[in-house]
Amino acid sequence: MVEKPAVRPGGRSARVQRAVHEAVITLDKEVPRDRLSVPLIAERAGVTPSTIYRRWGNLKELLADVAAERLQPDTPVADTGSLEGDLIAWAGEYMEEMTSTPGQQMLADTLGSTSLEQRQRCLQAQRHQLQLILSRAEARGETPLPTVERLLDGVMAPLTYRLSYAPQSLSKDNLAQWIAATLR
Amino acid sequence: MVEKPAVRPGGRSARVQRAVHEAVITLDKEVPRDRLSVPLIAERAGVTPSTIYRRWGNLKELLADVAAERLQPDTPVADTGSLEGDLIAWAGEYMEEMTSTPGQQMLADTLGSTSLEQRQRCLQAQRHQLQLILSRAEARGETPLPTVERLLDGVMAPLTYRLSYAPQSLSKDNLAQWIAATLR
DNA sequence: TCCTCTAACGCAAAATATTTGCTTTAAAGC
DNA sequence: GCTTTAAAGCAAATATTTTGCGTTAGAGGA
Repeated sequence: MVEKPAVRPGGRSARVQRAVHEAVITLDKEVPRDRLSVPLIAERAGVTPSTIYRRWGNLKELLADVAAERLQPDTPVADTGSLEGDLIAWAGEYMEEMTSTPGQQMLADTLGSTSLEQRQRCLQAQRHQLQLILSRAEARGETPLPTVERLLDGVMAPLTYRLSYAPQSLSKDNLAQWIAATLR
Repeated sequence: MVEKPAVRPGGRSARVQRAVHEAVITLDKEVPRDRLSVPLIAERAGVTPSTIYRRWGNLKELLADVAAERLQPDTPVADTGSLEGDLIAWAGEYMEEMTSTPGQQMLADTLGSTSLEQRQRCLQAQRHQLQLILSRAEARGETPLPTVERLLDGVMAPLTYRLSYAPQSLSKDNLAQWIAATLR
């Protein structure tokens, strides 16, 4: 049912995938969430509904796929000159994005899907970004350095937890405290 | 669309709510998730589909409501004689339950819903349980005691984060470490 | 207790969405 | 080029969701 989206990456298959993803993203800005339907997306993408059902299974999985895609980092992490600064900048931007209405929706889309696959993509991306930040810190000679897992547990976990359960309670101060405590 | 489920708690309304909740829970054990539909649930509950749509809006919200209900603690927290022991026992049981297939599903149901309300119910329940554990520790004279928020960030957050993103990587050791580090 | 009022339910028709069998198309590999 | 085949299109069959309207059972007052 749900398989690798791009088996034939070269041609039509890839075009359809792009068209559908783009249709989801633009429609999501135009219509309220509970009006977003497969036939609507299909029409905008210039594709038949059955194509979407055959490829993604159902709306939920499609939305999870699109959300996971959008959560892949597209901009490089800013280099502020220190590990703590880089973390605050990067995680702060993530927090900013995810407290917005579309961000909250993306989070719900990925966390609500049945397949673990999309969530693992997101985790992998976060690991990768943190690894990058740590490598730069190492190159600067900063020490001692925490592990990636420690940063995930100490910073990304509380951030994500609150993004889901109490987004209104989040603040930059909060974030800075988690980071400081984790680096200590 | 989505309003307080029990406006008239006394009679028919409450019966319908119970019947529908029970239908969801039993059907969820009998049929694969992608076969669970509103008409199916309605039939099992002895209710008309439109009743469910009018009351819960759609399947997603219904599932979130049921999941949040099931996540309310029904058994009192075990008293092991120490704060650390109590935390390991309670969070360990939670971890156990949530790594199972139905547990993962419940988590996805609550985190995937649009309305923050159900998730706040869950957070409130967790806060309450932790508060209970802390009160007992205080009565024992244990000191220093962490705050509830500290336990949420230090223990429940990493636990929940991994339950969503990498459930297979979880272990009791992991949990014990988070608890020990948080109490330190 | 009885009466009135109304939120919530049932029913069934209409509108939408999903599934499926079969045909057609367009990349991949030779 | 030619062949092969995954993926897309099309359209009919199902299934689900929405909606208007009549009915019912609790709530609250006389």
